[in-house]
Amino acid sequence: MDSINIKKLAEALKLSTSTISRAFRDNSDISSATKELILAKAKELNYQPNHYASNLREQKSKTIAVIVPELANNYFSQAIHGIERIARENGYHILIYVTDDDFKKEVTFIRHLHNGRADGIVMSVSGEANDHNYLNKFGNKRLPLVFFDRIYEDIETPRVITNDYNSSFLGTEHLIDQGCKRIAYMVVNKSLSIGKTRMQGYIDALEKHHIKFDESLIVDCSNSYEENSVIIKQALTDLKPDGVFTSVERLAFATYYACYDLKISIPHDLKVISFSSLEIAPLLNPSLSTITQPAVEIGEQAAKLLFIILDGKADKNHPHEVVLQSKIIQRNSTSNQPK
Amino acid sequence: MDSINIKKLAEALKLSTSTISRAFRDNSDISSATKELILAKAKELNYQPNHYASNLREQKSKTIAVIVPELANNYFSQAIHGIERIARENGYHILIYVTDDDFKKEVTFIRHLHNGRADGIVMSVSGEANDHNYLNKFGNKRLPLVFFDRIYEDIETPRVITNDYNSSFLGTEHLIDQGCKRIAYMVVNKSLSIGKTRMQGYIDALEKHHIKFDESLIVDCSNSYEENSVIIKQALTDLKPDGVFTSVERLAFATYYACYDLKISIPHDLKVISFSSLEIAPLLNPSLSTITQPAVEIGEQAAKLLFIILDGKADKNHPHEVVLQSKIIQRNSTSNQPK
DNA sequence: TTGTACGCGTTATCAG
DNA sequence: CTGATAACGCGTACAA
Repeated sequence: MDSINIKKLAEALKLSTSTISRAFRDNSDISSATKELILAKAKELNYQPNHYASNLREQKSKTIAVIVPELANNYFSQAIHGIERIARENGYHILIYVTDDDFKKEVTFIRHLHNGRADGIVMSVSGEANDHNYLNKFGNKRLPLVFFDRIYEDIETPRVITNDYNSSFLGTEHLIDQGCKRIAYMVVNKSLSIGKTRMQGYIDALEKHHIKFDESLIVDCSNSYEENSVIIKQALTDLKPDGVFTSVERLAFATYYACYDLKISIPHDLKVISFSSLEIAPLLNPSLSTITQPAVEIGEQAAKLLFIILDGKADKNHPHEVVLQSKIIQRNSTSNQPK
Repeated sequence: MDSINIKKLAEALKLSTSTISRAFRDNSDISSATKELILAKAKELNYQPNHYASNLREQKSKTIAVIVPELANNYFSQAIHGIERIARENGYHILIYVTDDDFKKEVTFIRHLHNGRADGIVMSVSGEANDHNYLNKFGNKRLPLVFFDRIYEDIETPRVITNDYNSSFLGTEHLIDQGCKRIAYMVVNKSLSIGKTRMQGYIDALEKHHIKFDESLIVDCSNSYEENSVIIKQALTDLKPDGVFTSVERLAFATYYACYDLKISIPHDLKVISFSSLEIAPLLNPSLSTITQPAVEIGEQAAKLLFIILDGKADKNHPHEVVLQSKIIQRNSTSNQPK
């Protein structure tokens, strides 16, 4: 038998297991001499307190779960990075779950996580169109949960969002300022809370500038690359917009591809602006005007909010909302200067 | 007391805990009637076997750890996605650790993981220049480990890599075919195994075409965006290359930015090709020629390799190497047609 | 088919 | 300051 545990270490040192245990915990009384002795021997024998035993004992896992709709999106990668950093600073580890925008997976993940595997959850949701009530079924056993970016408005839990309404209002206004009259709005799922908020900013900006809102200019896209390609080409051909506002970066890319194919010139024939955290937006052809969310910071804030709950400094049902500011960055895709 | 456990569920059903336990395991004998009864009640009371208790008992965590140098890189995001998918199919969860290319963090993560928290590790390494022997210090207690992409050649463990030598040979040859005579090679860390392999392909391609290898054309970059900007501008100005081969996409972006600033026209004055898994490479200005690795598949293969070990179908020290093929995709950044 | 009892590796409590 | 002991929640021999 080659595995090491507290008992064997105790035997090796002629000490009790309690003493060993104490050497690894900061709070307990122990002479610094024996402590060093123990830690030295532990290192030699490659001993570490077993995580599962400790956590069974302490009823906590020092782990937080992160659930995101997708990974192939700069925004979520950056957000996860932020979460990871804060988690590590707090001695926590992170489990990653990708729903691929599948609500059923989300429910499965969340349910599963309630077996003690994680102490809390940071999530960007995938199923606004569905019944979120599953989150309330856990009663007061529900794990601490923090939403970021994509949230369920009807679930009371802390959240980190950006000023989406205002951003899309300003983004739309920017297109109008650049001379656009027919602005299409591309969205993946109208019913997503984030889709709705962003859309409202678009609608209100149109109204302010006395442009009649035309529902047909709302283009509802899917999650499939191929489908979107078809949908967008169709929309550009049929609707003949002179401006496009896309609610996620993926749709801006699809619009670019469509324009290449259809020989539509950006920004001459069509101006494009998008929500996007893409760091290389300036390198696109043409460079893409963006509304950029502070993705890393959003992740950090979400993690911090979760730790406030985990540290018992706030009730987990107490709604707490952090609103961060996005930046609108004008680039060539919305320029009205001849190039 | 509101928490549910096996004992309370047993009481509620007037059954023993072992019977409950059996209902949740496929192998044990139990009448399907009682099993259904138990599962129904469990659902009602929101009971799930505690993960930590189970795993303490069974001495395994059903968790694999994924260690990557960075997250803000399409390649790693995609690879993680692949790993996640395979893990989920096998009923495993994944823990994510980001080293930020810091070798010390890598060592800390690996050490820590040997406390039972994970059953295996999938890693792309961060410290080729350092002493990797720490991986051998665990003796036969070392966790099953699979490298992907960035590996330590001196550590015997399964690995998934791409045909880097050949790819960079072909990439370099492509630049030569397009008329380049002075090809700079940009690398983040010369000593990284992956950097060395890729560099050798570059060198051999030059030789084949009777171009003298000039060491000063090897540009050693850093991980800092600002530093790279300076280094690359300097290199472009001093060395006046007519072609650039970058070993990671980040450096291609930096080169693009530098060229914008220096008014160097790509591809007219300078042709650029890069290793990159960026899906929107065609959208860049100009579209970027790439050597694209099958990132998702690499992740999947790495995970599969790990599961082969975890399932006991292979000895963990048995070296097993999977080599996947990258694709070289020519776009405008290496075009020699007048645009 | 079901129940009893022990142990997985820790840590908190209490006694010394 | 250190040691003995019980308990965390579960799964499996073994017994019934």
